[in-house]
Amino acid sequence: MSASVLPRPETESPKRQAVLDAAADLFIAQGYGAVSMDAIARAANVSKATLYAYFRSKDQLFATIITEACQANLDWETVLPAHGQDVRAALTGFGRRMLGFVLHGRALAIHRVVLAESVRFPELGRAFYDGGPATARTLVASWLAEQASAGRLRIPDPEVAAEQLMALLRAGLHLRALLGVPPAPSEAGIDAAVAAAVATFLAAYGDGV
Amino acid sequence: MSASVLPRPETESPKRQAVLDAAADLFIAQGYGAVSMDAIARAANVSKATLYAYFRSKDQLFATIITEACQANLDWETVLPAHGQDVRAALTGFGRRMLGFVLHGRALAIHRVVLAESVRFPELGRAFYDGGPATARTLVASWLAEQASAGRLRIPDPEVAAEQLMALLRAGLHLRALLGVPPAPSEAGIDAAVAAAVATFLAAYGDGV
DNA sequence: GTCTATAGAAGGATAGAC
DNA sequence: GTCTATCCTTCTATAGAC
Repeated sequence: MSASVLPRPETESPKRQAVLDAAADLFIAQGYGAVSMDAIARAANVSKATLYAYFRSKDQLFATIITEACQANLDWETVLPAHGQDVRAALTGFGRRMLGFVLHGRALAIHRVVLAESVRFPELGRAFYDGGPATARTLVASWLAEQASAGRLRIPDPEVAAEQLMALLRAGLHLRALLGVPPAPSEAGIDAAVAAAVATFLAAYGDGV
Repeated sequence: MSASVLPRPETESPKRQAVLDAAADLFIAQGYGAVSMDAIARAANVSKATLYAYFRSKDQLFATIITEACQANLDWETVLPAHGQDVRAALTGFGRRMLGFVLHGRALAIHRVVLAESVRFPELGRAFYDGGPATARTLVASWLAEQASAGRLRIPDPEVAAEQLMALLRAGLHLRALLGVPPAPSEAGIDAAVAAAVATFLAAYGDGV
């Protein structure tokens, strides 16, 4: 359909991939404004002309990189609570995996960059939200609904409960990590935060466990 | 004490104030990278030389502006729950006031800018956290402790409970607003979010209300 | 496709007159 | 203190050779 002048994205070009990799690392680590096309070309070991042969502009390269980074963020299925388990244990496992993901360096960096540029690139806010929090909420909500059907939880509104569960898990830890306010999150800190969040969630939604 | 070459910050200079005002609006709205010293000078109706007479560099001007914006953020005392009130009503009022603040345009913009630049300017992350979330948490925690002493709530750890209360209030609304994902927060949406948060909080920490 | 070289604009910061 | 004018660097993007 599209007779674009640019090479097809599907084409496996090593140079193109090198540009994507280098640009992703730089943009995610330093943001849009702090990274120049020179720096990207240098890091990818190509000339700027080659870079511009594959990508129309800095804006387009940035949007491409970040949009993809938002989608390839995580396989949420592996993070979700298990099914045949004690509810508290299942929630605790989910909480640990979720925090282990959202508190790690690259996820934090993507989060920062998307927030920073969501005004100038509104589609990035959308891509991040849909590929991350929204997907997670939907999956968690349906898991909670199952548990409610099985009589193990009392959940009036699974979407709201899912949002609240994830909010409780993030609580203060996530913001501090995003801002770089010490102490850096540790395994022990994560476990404590998860335990507190799960305790509160079950006190509100548990079926008298 | 300081025999600085720069004019004293305390000195009431109209030009200096004009620069501060213009720079604050621009930096907060567009971030560090998207704003040039030319643009600031133009918006403040001064020359660049004057601008540099008051501020050593773009970095210093930016840090000054954002640090101050973080401190002058809010008078939390007026947002805190009232004392002689029904607990649910007090929490609901607090929730509405808190969300009314953190969801409004300027607060969101500051939040975005600080997150974006907290890597390059770590002191900003600290200033924001201390002047905002940390202060709020401490005040809320002491209010919760009072209520617990009065037998109206059961709070094992007031700091944790305060963090959880604020997390429940923000839940999904805050992130969506930061990312610019529609729908924009409305009065009705805020009220619903507050009601859901307070219900969950009281289910977990209430004394059988 | 890929490079070197460069155009053309904009950026941060300063010199020197008043 | 304040301005105009300018320096030097860096930036995005492209032209032209191979």
